Amino acid sequence: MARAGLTADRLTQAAADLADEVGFENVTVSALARHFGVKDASLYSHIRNAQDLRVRLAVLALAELADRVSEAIAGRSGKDALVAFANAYRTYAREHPGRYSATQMALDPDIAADSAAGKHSEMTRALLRGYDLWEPDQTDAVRLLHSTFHGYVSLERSGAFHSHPRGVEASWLRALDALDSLLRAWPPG
Amino acid sequence: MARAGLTADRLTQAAADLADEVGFENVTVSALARHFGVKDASLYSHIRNAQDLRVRLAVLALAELADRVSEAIAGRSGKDALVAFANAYRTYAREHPGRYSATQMALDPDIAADSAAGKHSEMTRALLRGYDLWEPDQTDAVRLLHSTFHGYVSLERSGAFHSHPRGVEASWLRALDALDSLLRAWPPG
DNA sequence: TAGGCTTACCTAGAGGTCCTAGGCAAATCA
DNA sequence: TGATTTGCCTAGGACCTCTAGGTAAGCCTA
Repeated sequence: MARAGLTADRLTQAAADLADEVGFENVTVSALARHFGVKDASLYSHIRNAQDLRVRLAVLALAELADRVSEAIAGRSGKDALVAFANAYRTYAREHPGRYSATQMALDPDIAADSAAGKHSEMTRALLRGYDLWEPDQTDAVRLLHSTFHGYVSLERSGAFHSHPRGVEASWLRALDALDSLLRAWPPG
Repeated sequence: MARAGLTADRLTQAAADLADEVGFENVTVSALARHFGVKDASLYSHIRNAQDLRVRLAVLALAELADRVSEAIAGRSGKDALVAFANAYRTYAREHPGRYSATQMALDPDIAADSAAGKHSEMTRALLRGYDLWEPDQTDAVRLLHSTFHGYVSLERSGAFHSHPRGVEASWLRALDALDSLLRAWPPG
């Protein structure tokens, strides 16, 4: 019998694609095994368990997202960078709903440290260099921006904005305007 | 054999408590049946299926959260109301993590309309009466506030803020300052 | 190129969750 | 008190997770 040539990385990649197709919560070991035409038990040579698979998926997605954002803000600053960052973030979430869900998993602190999670706040911090903010305001602003981006795409996806006719796209652009003006006039402590 | 006296409402209440204990994703029909000392199959006289149970839980949590917020902002306006709203929201999410997770489910539009989901944006809109905002800025601001609140508690819970020593509480208060000043100086379209 | 070693994938099977069909008995009502 | 409703039951199928132990494919070395 020919071998399927499984590796942890190939499984993680396939799981990511599967997540985007059927939703993160529907990524199962069985479904993944079916995709490769092997038995469920065969996967357990490559991954520890189902949770391990999901964590690998989360780490993959965090790295991909960090790359996208990093590319988007390269060579930009100020509002230009803010908009590029935010759009890259939102676009990734829309194009890869399953992968994006994965990024919201609570990871073990040491796994999170190894992953690209840290790179995200670094990049947000880099973004803020175009504004006149210093610690601890900078950290507060990083948290506020991150929260708003995540909250927006999360609520947009859950349908929370569909109850009102105002276009979600237009609201998003105005939100970015608002954040830009907030960063330029950050209230004194 | 004495009956357990199950009803859809009692099941939903118990499911909500269970969610807060073990996490929303671990609320299963089996676990709920165990809690009442009955067989799994018995629950299907009261709920259609597992998904139906989760939707009921979401509707319950949305209503509870709306009540909390509504009580918090009663008789307040401006920044006072903003802070009360935000703290009620965050406190509910921290005290009832499982219930809060439930509120983030994507609901059918008609179920969402029946539920307290609409009350949330109404309340946010009421909040904004203390500021000088008119349509469509008002809707944009409602979405921004909602996003930020949700994003903040969501990220706080996933541990995304733990990598930095700056206190999460202090950042939160500063975020509210920032939002207040943003609403008072909303950039013109 | 034949032997041995590593390892990819297998079968078998236990335990859990979801859900349906059909049955009995408790509660309620006439 | 007899009839109806309904709450909870048993039985069982489908799917998912994961372990133990086995077979054979592919690689390394002599």
